[in-house]
Formats: sequence, C-alpha cells, structure tokens
Amino acid sequence: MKLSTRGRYGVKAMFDLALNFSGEPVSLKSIAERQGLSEAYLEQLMAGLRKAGLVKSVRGAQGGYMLSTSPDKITVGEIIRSLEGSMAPVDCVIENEETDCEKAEYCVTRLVWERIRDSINQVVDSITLQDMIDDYKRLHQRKAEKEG
Amino acid sequence: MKLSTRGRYGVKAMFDLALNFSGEPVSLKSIAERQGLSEAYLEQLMAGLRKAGLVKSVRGAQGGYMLSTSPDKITVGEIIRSLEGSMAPVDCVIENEETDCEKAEYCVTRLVWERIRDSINQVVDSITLQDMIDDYKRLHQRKAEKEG
DNA sequence: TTAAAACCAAGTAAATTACTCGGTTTTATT
DNA sequence: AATAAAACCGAGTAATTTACTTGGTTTTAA
Repeated sequence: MKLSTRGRYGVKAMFDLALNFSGEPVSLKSIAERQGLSEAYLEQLMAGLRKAGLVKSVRGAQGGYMLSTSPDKITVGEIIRSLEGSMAPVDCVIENEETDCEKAEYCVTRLVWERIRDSINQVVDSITLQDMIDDYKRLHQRKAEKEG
Repeated sequence: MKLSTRGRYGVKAMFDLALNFSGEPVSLKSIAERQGLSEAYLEQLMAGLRKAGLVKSVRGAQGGYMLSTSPDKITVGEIIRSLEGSMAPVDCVIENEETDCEKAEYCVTRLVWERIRDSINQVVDSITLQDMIDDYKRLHQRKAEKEG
C-alpha cells in the first residue's frame, strides 16, 4: 500500500507551484532544484498533470508551469489520482469500472476494499493545496518562534 | 496504492478460517480449494499470520490452522499489517519508526501522508472478521430472497 | 540568433511480486 | 510399525513494475 514516487513527487511539485502561484510560470528546473527531484522525471509527471488539467504550461524561454486554478480548488486527491490512477486498494473496486469477477455481487472482501477506498478518497479529496500552504505557514511560524 | 496478493489472500484465508471457526483445525488444502488460491503460496502467508499470533497451527495428519481467538477479536488491520507491513503510504511515516529525513519536522507533505495513513488504519482496524461474517450472512440472505 | 524552456518517445537497470520446488518434520490413523 | 496427511522451511525464478535516463524536437523571449 505504498504511494509510488509519481504521487509523492507530484504532490511536492504541485505544492511548490502553489507556493509560487503568481501568474508567472515556474520552470521545471527551479522546481526540481527546490524540491530535490530529477528534472527529466518531473517532466513526465507534469505531462500527466497537464493532461488532467491541473496545470498549464508556457513554452519557450522564460516559460514553465503554473496551476490552472487557485490552490484552494485543487485537491491532493486529484493530483495523486491523475498520476497513479485510482486509490482503490484492489482492482475489482476501481470507481466506474466493471469487474470481471462474477462473484463480485456477493463478495464480502469486496466490501472491505470499498470501505478502504472510500476512506482514502475522503481524506485526499478533503485536502487542498491551500490547506497545505496554511499548514506550511503555521509550521514555519512555530519554527521561527522556537528558534527565537 | 494497491494491496499486494499477500494482503488480499490473507484476508480471504482468515475470513475462511472465521467461517469455519469451531475448534477443529482447517487444512490449507481445503482453504486453498474453497478460496481458489495456491496452497504453496498460502503456506507462506500462514507463516506470517502465525508469527503475528493471529492463527494457531496443528501439525501432522488431520492438522491445519485455526484462528488464535474469536473472530470478533481479530481485525482486518492486524491481518494486512502482519502480511504487508505498515499501511503508511510513504516510508517516512511508518508508525514507531524514525525517519532519516532531517526536514521531517517541518515537512508539509508529511502531514498529508500521516492523515492518509491514519484514515486507512482507522477503517481497517474497525473491521473485525465477525463483521465480515455478519456481512456475509446478510448478503446471502438477500441473495436467497432474491432467488426465491 | 541564441538559449532557455517545454514536449516527446523509447530504452533500461534494479527492485518487487507472485509465485514454485524440493525437501523435512510431525502426528493421527490403520 | 507403516502410511499418509499435513505443517514447516529455504531457496529459486519468471514476469512485472518502478524510477528513472537519453536523445532528441519544437517553441519563444531576449
């Protein structure tokens, strides 16, 4: 039940874009540097996020990426699902997908997988990039106080 | 974020043991047949469940496995964690384990992973094998009514 | 014109998964 | 005592997935 680097890096990158949300595009190079990620690999992830409509890109010199909308309208769930697919713990329980298992209708374990899936979706869909920014500010304010 | 076959088969096998909870041991062969799983592979899983104290084994002819305690005292969470390890979506957030990430204390994404982990744990720890048996009975009663 | 950037497709080494295989030991039954 | 059923154990392995890299091309501001 681990997230792959796609989801992990994707959330980091999107959070970086959210912190730098200003109307100006942000280059992959700078995101990669700040977040300590491979630029070439990030490129692949951004392609996924762009196809999902979560980011816009600006090509050419001084180009880069920016959130397609404000941080409070983008959830962690949308980010992860666009990069990793459904959060369903088992394939037979992927949203809006038929299962080929003929026992599905009376399958008890299936009910368990559905509950896990729903609870994961509920958390990730409830956290927006703005929430992360708020957490970030709180965390760093506390850090500043602590360090005097 | 998929469960591996270890967790999936493990829950199935434990549910099978719960349905057959009587004091008599149940052979791997019969579990494998009923659940449509490989006997040799199941053996590995049972070793894990035994080490975790969730099942007891009886060796020799007419031997087999049985739940170590009643179905209402065994949760899906215990089963999955004993076979797959922590449900943490990211290593830096495994319960009772130090992370080597020095930024951890002020890491925002970490807060997200913790919330996902907690919510998964909450669901799986709230579902006992007895709950699954109850669901099973409900499901099959409804099936019987439907089929007349 | 140059250089910075996004875009794209394909390749690849390493790790993980989902098993199997070939035994040994234990024990109820005959 | 012999047999057979069963758990126990360690190692091996094919297939798949992951986490990238490489080598380009296209676009566009300066």
